[in-house]
Amino acid sequence: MAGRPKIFDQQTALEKASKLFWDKGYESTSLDDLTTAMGIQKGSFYNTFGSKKQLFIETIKLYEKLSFDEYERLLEETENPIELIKAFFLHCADSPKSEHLKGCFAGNTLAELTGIDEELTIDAKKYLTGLENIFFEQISIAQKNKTIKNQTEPKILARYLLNLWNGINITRRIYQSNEDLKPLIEFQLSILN
Amino acid sequence: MAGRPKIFDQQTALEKASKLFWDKGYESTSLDDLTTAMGIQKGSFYNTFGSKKQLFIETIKLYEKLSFDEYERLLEETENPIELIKAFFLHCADSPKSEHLKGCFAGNTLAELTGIDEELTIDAKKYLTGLENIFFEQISIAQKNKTIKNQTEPKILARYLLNLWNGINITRRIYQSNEDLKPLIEFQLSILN
DNA sequence: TCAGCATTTGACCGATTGGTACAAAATAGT
DNA sequence: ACTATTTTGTACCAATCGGTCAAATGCTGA
Repeated sequence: MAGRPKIFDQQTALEKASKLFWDKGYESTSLDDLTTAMGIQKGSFYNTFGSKKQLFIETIKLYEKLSFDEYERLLEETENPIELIKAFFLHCADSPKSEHLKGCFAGNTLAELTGIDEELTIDAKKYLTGLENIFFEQISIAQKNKTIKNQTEPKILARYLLNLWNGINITRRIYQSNEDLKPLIEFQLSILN
Repeated sequence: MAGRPKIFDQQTALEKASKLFWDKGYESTSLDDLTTAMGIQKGSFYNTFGSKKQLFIETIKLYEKLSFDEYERLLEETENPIELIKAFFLHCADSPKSEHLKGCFAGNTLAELTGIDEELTIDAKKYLTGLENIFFEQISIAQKNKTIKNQTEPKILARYLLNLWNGINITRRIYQSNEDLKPLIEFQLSILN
């Protein structure tokens, strides 16, 4: 029963890996990159995480969990969810350059790995449809609340916001200044009014 | 004083390479993949194209040229450019699955290589800002023509369409059916009316 | 105290990566 | 026919890729 204890924190190592994959994508991140960033050796790596592929899947799931936990926390705090959604997008315009370059982990994964490795894109799709679902629910409520006037089907509006998210994470790689991004996002959000 | 003649057509080989890079991205496409698809040997490859990186840049430039030539041809044919832009986007909804999986070569490149190799993203950015410029010019004309009512600054509308393009090429990897894509695109385009 | 066991370490693996070297081959001009 | 010039095919390269393995290590329960 119970042998040598783990010398590293599994969760912390996973977070390090997640950040690296988010920054560099799947193919451009080598095992050397990973083990260095995670501060562990190859043996521990494979003993704990199985393979590069498995680890990648775990990192996307972590990204999903962290993001959605945060959304839920914020949704509970605010009494006007539509304002929260607007703030979520407008926040992009104020982000530092490093955030623009990273984009969305899930979107990046779809762009890089669709048609290359379907397994690795499954959770990326789950993340984005999950995000769409959050939009859908909040829009549905807000339409009944009359906190928004636009009575377009919430399904369409939610998908519109998903598409805004997917787009802005490419567009922000071209245009990184607040002056460029803010008017675009404000215009896109004005449709919700 | 010309020596041995080239046994392959350089342009055709470049087109083959372009398709492969578009399908698989930069990192996932190996030299073996390339030379096989192009039907040439390594010697010819390096003699003609210099390096994988140089070839990639050439393929993006080719993608840009082919696309823009096509746009210009269509723009000359039609007398209602706004309808052309709408058709351009609505065409996405009808595309076969393979098109959905490929997305936009330039967008893919930004998603994969921003922060990894800036050199390789330069022409991808040029393509997308070029596309935005086409939108800008046609919208400006259409506003004066009154073929569109919306009098929002053409700069904003053009960027909105660029963002639609960037977004739809991620979104279509999640939703591939016409029933999913068409209502979204129609809704997004209704803003131009 | 020590058997039992999971973890760590780092050497090692074959395969593949992008790229080079060079001799053979094929042309054009003299 | 010969030379200069270019392309072609292939053997070869070091480096890196993701992954394996066995011995050393450090803990727990008996």
